[in-house]
Amino acid sequence: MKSSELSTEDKILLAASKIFTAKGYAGTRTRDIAEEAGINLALLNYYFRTKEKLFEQVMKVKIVLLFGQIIPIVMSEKSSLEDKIDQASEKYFEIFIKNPNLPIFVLSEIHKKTSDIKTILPFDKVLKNSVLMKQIQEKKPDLDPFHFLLNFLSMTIFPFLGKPILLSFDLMNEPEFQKFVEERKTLVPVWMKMMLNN
Amino acid sequence: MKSSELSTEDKILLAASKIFTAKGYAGTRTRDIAEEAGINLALLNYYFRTKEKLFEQVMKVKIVLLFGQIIPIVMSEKSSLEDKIDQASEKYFEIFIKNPNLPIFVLSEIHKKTSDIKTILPFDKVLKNSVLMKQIQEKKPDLDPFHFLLNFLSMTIFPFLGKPILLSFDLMNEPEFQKFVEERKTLVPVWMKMMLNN
DNA sequence: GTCTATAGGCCGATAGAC
DNA sequence: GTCTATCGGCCTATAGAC
Repeated sequence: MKSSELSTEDKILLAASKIFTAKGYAGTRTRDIAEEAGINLALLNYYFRTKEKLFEQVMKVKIVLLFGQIIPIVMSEKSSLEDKIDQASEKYFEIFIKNPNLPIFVLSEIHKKTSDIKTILPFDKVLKNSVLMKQIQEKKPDLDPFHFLLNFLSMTIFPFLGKPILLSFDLMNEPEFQKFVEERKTLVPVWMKMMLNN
Repeated sequence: MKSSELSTEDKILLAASKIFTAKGYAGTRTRDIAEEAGINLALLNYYFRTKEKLFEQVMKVKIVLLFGQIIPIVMSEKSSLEDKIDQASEKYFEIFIKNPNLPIFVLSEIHKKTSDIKTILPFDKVLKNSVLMKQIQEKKPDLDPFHFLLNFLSMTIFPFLGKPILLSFDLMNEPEFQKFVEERKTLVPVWMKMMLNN
């Protein structure tokens, strides 16, 4: 897929995604996005009007990538709780191995700009009455399902958030990190099921 | 402790800490720091020369706050592994309840600026041959100690990283979050010991 | 649609008075 | 040490030619 096959608009979006993700909103210059996209600064404004509007488009895609993909898993009537854990783990590690900067980008930008993600994705309604929540409560009534879910997200996402620290402190190098994450893909479900059965 | 009791230098540092933590390096204006400190922009430069140098001072304090406090716990020859878990959990939740933005600030700024934290705190040397690492390996030889440590840090830190998301999605409100975190202070050690004994 | 050139404002840093 | 005033540069956004 060469860049010449993409529309100008998509080239800009792709470049914006890359640079916003690396440097954050405030740290990004529209000039850099234009250069990365191989076009002129004026053209960027021709397509997206302002830096802010371009950012919102990128953010929307990232939110959906981060939270949208597991909605079908969470809502499925057919799969068991154990299957959901396996599937969600598989899915998330796949996403984060491809997009290692996705979590830190979304978390830090939401922290700074309080963009209204609820209008992008009504995740609260999906989750609160989901099949998944019922299954957790049934399996282990004495455990707040939110603790369970947070534990899952923690153990899955956190290694990617902490990656720069692990590398800076020389606790791992890049290939070791890859291996480490690959191991967790199967270990996290084991730990989660342990919490359910004890 | 009124602000008039602080030296001008400390007033600036305090203001800088607050605003850098909220908006990140790139999103912060030195004018805002000066205003927050109740002094003039010129005076800020008189004390710290540049924005960059001021930031480094703040960052150094944050790194030590985030990683320095648990070094004595990790290295103690006297305490058992179980005690270390309890103490570290207690300590970290105390730090994060007081400084909820600390983790996201440090993680996102290190991601963007690759500041050399190893020179600030030689954490790798401390950790790699620590009593804690030996105790984990002894207790559960088939488990990579790094997985264990990451799990602990994940479950402790992640709720604070995800707080803006939880609130944005209306999954919790502020008092519910406080209660949630308070619960985890005792639950995380329970889960960690579960992983050790299964 | 795409470019060059530039307006217009913001921000970090400094000069210089007190 | 602390202030006011201002410089010089950078960055977003736009005007206008092609």
